[in-house]
Amino acid sequence: MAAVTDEQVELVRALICSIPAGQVATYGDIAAAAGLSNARTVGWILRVDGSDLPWHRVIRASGRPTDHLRTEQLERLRAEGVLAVDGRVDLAAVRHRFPRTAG
DNA sequence: CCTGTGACGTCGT
DNA sequence: CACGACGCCACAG
Repeated sequence: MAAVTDEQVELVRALICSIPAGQVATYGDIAAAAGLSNARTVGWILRVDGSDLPWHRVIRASGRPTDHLRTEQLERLRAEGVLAVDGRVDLAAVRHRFPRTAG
């Protein structure tokens, strides 16, 4: 019995795939949009099955990518037009808002 | 069952 | 803004 059903995982995956190029979303937003309570779960899904997802569009709430992916993240984002100042992204400008699935 | 770890977030200093 | 500490959920040993 998994606390997180496959639907949640699929939903998170779908949301991440729904992030348009040039924009990014935070773990918390994805988690909230998927109905999850903790952002860690989003990171968990990515680590388990995020190889097929545009994880580079998923960043922290601070606008900074993860340390081990810092280079990759910024590199990929830069290719999409998402410039990062001092390793930080302007969430106020590139933050993507998810459509409310539950009315 | 308990402990350790992690692609996170928020509060206090 | 940077650093430290706690809370949160899920998985592995």
